[in-house]
Formats: sequence, structure tokens, C-alpha cells
Amino acid sequence: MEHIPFKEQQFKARESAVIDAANRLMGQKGYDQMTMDDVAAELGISKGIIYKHFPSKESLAAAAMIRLLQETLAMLAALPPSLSARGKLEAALAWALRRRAEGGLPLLPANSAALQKALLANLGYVGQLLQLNAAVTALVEEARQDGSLRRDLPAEVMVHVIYARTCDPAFDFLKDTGRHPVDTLIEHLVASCFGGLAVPGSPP
Amino acid sequence: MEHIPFKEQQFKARESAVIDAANRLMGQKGYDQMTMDDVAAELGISKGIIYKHFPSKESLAAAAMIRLLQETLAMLAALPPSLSARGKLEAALAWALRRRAEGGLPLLPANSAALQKALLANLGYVGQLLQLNAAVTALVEEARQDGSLRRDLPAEVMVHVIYARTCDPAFDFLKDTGRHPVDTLIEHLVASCFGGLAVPGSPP
DNA sequence: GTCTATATGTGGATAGAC
DNA sequence: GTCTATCCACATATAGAC
Repeated sequence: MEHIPFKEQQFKARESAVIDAANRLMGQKGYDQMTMDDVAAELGISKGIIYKHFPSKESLAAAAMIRLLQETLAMLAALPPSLSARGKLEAALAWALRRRAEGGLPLLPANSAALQKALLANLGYVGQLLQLNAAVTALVEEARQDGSLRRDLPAEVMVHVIYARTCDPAFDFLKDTGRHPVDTLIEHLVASCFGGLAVPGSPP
Repeated sequence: MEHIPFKEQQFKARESAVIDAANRLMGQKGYDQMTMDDVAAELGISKGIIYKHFPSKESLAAAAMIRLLQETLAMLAALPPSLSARGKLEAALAWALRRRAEGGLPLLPANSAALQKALLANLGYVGQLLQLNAAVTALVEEARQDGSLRRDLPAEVMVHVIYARTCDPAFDFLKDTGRHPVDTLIEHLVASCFGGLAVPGSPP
């Protein structure tokens, strides 16, 4: 049985803590507004150490995004098989919004063009993203087949609409008013995404 | 009849050109990534002059946003009275998306927390925003009354959902793939917003 | 009024003591 | 490995010549 030095364990634990802090800060302020000084201050350590773990701010952000994608894939895999495909999609959207309400990252790095570009150059990130994309697309296709999702909209469009709803600014705005409980808001947004704003069958 | 000096006309014209440039650049890169050097370079003038028109980058951005809000209000007022309330909302969303596709600003400054804070401290901006909010809320209420919008979602939630759809990142992503004509995309997104992704009446 | 040049502040990244 | 101190690039904003 291999002996793992204590120092090394500590180092690993800190790495995870750094990602946690980056996660919180990026969730609150976004990538551009988060500074490495912020991350260091949040943990009460020096900025230099962070660069022992991650060679750049971009790579730190990428590590946080990769971990989020992995957790999202795990969540999808853990959904009860009794759910329909559309039920799984609704549950996944609700999960993402709840995480976001708790200070987590948005799945879609739409805030920062700089981050977006950096991520797409990161093979690890792109790999996870392709996996998630495949999983979500499969669910959308299945739900289209069983007649619970519309067929007059391309699957690709629906997939991206669902992604985009996980970082819906309407959610943040409404949450910040404090006028609606978070659970109610999540229900409303999931309902508006899948059911639409209009009354079915009403004239436009 | 008052004589307006040529110099003054030129000055006014330049001010409008500066706002135009800021409009384009913020539409493409977002507020944070746009620099005053960018604006100056776009117009082929020196950076110093911009500060003769606007005391700060924030105030320039605010001027651009205020003009956009005014144009949005004008668009709402010019919609054919024959349209139903819901028809007007759909047309307004389509108008906003088309403007955005042409390089215009997103109505909702959700990209930058810094800009958001600055705007909310700008009385001119907040005034226009309240006017727009009143107009959109009135349309939503009317459409709820005539039975074309759902009554199980709060009006406030629906208003914010519509706002958010005008800066939907799904639109930009899908547009950039080049696989869908812009007109088709706009139709799809308006349809998904009001009609939802699900087939009406299907089990979740 | 318009330019060139510069002051000032900030943030990513690194060097060097311990 | 961890800190303090610093470098360097860049962006906002201003000063001064013409």
C-alpha cells in the first residue's frame, strides 16, 4: 500500500479549495471581474501560491469549469431512470438553476468573450463539453421521438436554448428582488422554458 | 430663426458618431472588453476628444444605452395597433433580436456587473428604463387579461423572461455556427419563448 | 478643438528571501 | 512551499502644445 506524504495531501486539498474559491467568485462577479488577489484573499493565502497550482488565471477558470461539467454529467447519470427524457431535461435545468442560486458557476460562460476563447482552446474542457453535449442532445432527440418535445424546432436550437436557460439573467434579477422564493422561481423558469409564456392554442 | 454655428453641428454629429461606435463595439465585445482606444481608433480620432463629449467610459456607455431605450420605446409606440398585446410582445422581441444580430447592444446589460451598477446610478437611464418597464408590463397584463398569456406565472416573471430573451446567448451561439439563417433563428427563438419547447398537453 | 505625450491605477505574472 | 516585493502591460483619464 502506497504511502502518500502529508504535504502532498495538503497540496491537493488546497488545490480544491482554490477551485472552490474561484467558483464562488466567478459565480458572483464573473470571470473578468474576479482577480487573482480576490482568490488569494478569500483563502487568506498569498497570490504567488495559486500560480504553483495553476499557470494562469485562464487555466484556473478552466479547471473550475471542467469540474462543473463533470458534476453535471454525474448528475445526469444519477437521474432516476423512471423519468421520461423530457422529465430528465426539466430536472437537469432545475438542478443547474439551484446550483447557480447557491453561488455556483453558470454552465455557459456567456459573460466573458475572453474566457470563452480560452476555454475553447483547452482540450480538457472541450472534451467534457462534447460529452455533455452528446448526453443532452440524446435526451432531446429521445423526447422529440416520444412526442413530448416539439419537432418544428431543430434539436440543436432546443439544446442551446436549454443551456442558455441555465444562465438566464432573468433568474438573477428576480432572485435579487427578494420577492420570490428561489424554489418558486425555479419552477416558474422551468415552466416558462418548456411550457412557454403563451396559453397553448391561443391566437398570437 | 436661430443660426446654429457649423462647428456646433459638427460637434453634435461627432457625438452621435461616438455613440454609434460604442454601440458597435459593446455589441461585439461587451462593455468590459471595449476600450476608449478602440472607440477612438474606430473613428480615426484621438482618445482625448471623446472625453470632451463624455466625462467617463461609464457615461458613454450610459448614453448608448439611453439611446437604445428611447429607440425601443419608439418602436413599441410605432407597432401597428391592429396587433394584439401578445403580438406586439412577439414583434418587439423579434425587433430586439434583429437589432442585436446587426451588431446592436443587448437591451439587458447582463454581461458586466460594473456597467450594471453604473447604469443604476444614472438617473437618465433609470428614467427611460422605468418607462420601458411600464410599457412592457402593460402589454403583458393586457395579454394575460385577454387569455393569450398564462396566468399561472407572475407578470413580473414574464416581463423579465422577455427582457432576458433579447440577450439570449443561445442566439449568438447559433448565429455564429452559420447553420441557420438569422430570420429563421429569430422565428425559432420567439416561438420557443412564447410557445415553449414542449408539445402542448404532452406529459412531462 | 484636436492632437501627442503622460500621469495614475490596477491586475496578471514573476523573482528572491526564508 | 510560502511569503513579500516587484515587474510589466494595459486602460482610464489628463496635461500641454498648437
